Amino acid sequence: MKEIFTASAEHGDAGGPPPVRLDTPPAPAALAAKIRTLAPSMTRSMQRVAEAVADDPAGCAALTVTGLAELTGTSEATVVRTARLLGYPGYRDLRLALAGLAAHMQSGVAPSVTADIRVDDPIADVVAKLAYDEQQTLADTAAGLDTGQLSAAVTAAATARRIDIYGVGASALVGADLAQKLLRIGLVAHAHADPHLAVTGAVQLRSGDVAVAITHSGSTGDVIEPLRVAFERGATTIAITGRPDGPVAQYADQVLTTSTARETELRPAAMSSRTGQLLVVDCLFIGVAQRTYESAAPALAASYEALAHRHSPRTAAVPRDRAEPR
Amino acid sequence: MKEIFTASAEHGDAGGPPPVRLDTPPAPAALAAKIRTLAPSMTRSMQRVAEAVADDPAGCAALTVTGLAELTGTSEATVVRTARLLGYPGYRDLRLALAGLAAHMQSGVAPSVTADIRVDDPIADVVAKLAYDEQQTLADTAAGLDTGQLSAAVTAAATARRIDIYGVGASALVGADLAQKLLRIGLVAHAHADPHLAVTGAVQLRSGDVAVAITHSGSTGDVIEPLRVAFERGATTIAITGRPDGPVAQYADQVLTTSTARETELRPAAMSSRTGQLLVVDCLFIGVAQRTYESAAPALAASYEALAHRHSPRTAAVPRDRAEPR
DNA sequence: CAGAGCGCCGAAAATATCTTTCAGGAGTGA
DNA sequence: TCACTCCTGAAAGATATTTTCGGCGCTCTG
Repeated sequence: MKEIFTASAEHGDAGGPPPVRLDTPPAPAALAAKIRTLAPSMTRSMQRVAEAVADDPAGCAALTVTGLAELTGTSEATVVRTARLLGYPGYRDLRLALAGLAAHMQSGVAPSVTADIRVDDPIADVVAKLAYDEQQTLADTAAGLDTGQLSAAVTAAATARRIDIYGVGASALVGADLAQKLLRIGLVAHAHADPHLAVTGAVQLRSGDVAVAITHSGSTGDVIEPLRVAFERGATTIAITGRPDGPVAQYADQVLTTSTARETELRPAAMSSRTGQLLVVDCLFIGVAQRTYESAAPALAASYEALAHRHSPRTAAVPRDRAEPR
Repeated sequence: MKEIFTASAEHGDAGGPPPVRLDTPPAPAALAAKIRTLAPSMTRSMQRVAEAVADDPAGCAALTVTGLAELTGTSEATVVRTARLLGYPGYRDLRLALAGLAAHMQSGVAPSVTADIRVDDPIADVVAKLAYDEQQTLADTAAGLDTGQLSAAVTAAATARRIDIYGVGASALVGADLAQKLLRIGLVAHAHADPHLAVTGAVQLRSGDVAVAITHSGSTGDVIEPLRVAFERGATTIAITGRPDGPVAQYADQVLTTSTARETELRPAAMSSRTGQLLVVDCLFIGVAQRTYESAAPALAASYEALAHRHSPRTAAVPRDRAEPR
């Protein structure tokens, strides 16, 4: 039955629908993240199973297929299907991973910081919880990142004639960050926040150029549209998204997945997605800088020099006046 | 089948010899030690099994009873007997424990991630190191943040008539992020990247307003200048900086310190500082959202609703065309 | 040295668990 | 309303685990 794996992954696209998706190797500890990432694309029953698993990995590891099926009010078949979706060959392997995860968590942190942020949390708790959440997001994103895709994206970007970046809302800032960095090492990069201008720019792209779309939801039309245009013009297209199965992936040669952190009322998804996106963007940048080291290193040094005079030379603490508030 | 457990333990002594020994609860991670302790009392075949398990927990966790039996040149029955001796109900449970142990050991840090990123690092290492560095930065920043100052900053911002934010370069994006979030909960916030306009705006401030300066170096003149103006006009001034003793602190009522991560050639300080700055900004935002919860919650919900239609509704994977690159 | 007793050992049966198949049914779009 | 798609669980089928049971080698004794 192992053959299913390679067969479907290799060329299972030709005939019927690919029977299973095993896009990623069995996740080690990034399971919770993977569940959150994939949950939206699951059916109701599967979501129930996934939720139970994410809720109590240790408890579920102690259950058989039948037990978990009963617990979640579903059938064995659904449990197995869920395990498959999460990237394991079957339930048995999911269960092993769960045991590993449980062991991992047990040695973990104070339970208080893992809780949601609440309206009446003291500020110290907010700091601790936010820091923990973002650390978690980083770990999950790093674990879930497909280095093959990343590598391909780096290669494309390093040799690109021109790099266009699309992102709106919070993702626009991530895009600007990437553009800023790439510019610093002498590449031709531009971040578009305006969808119209983005499309206008995309039309100019051709083979050898690179287009990057950043969207957490994976379904932001304003970002997908320019990427589609770039894709059709023959540019190498890269998507940075939390939904690798979303519409944006249709037009992406490389999909870089960011982890979706637990979202709460005070901390909407759009906010927590930023951390993961920035990590991916940083990885992309460092990768490109490595490939173009000969030119990148001096460029970085030069930009640093150029800014030095903008920093005042450690002025002593001088007396300072202030208008008294009436 | 579970009944065997209790039955034999309770009163299986009367007739024949107790069939199994279950003196201890399933071992957590002290498995290797347990094996060494029990090894002398094992038979030859069982010792071979135990040795294999102790040698390579991860590898054994991947094997079925039959597999492990073959590997050790013994039979399934012996493997099960060994599992029993080690305190587990059966092989299945030993296997789960093994998986946990493996996960535990693996998490025992890779030493390489603490090293600097090098030009010839493979991409997987880059991802690991970057993630690790950023996690470190988060932890350090959270630990070093003065909650008193933060609390004061939150209070000022929550009640401010208007909030102006100054930042240039990479910090400009952080400032924009903060402004974007505050706007979302109905506050009047504006991020200035242009130093001239920043000063122009700062002149308008007065007591009851808030000015935020973001600069990693703490000595960016373009950012200090507007903050100074705001300070002198009587506004409450906040500095987010990696150098709490730098010039910017002179004009700041509250100083929020970000951690300075190790910087390397490929990863300039300006790049790593962003992570800490964003954490501080997030804390500030959440704090403000808590204080203004009555108005913030509906505002957040409203902005979410308003954007919903911008996301295409899970379109199916449609065929897609692309111009062949010549 | 021969024989009996003891207990380890593994093959195979019995059981539990996991996986696959298949047909019914809910929801959706025309 | 109808046709269609895709989700869902029951049950059959395949694997894995556990138990049973008889063989074999060892040791101890006469």
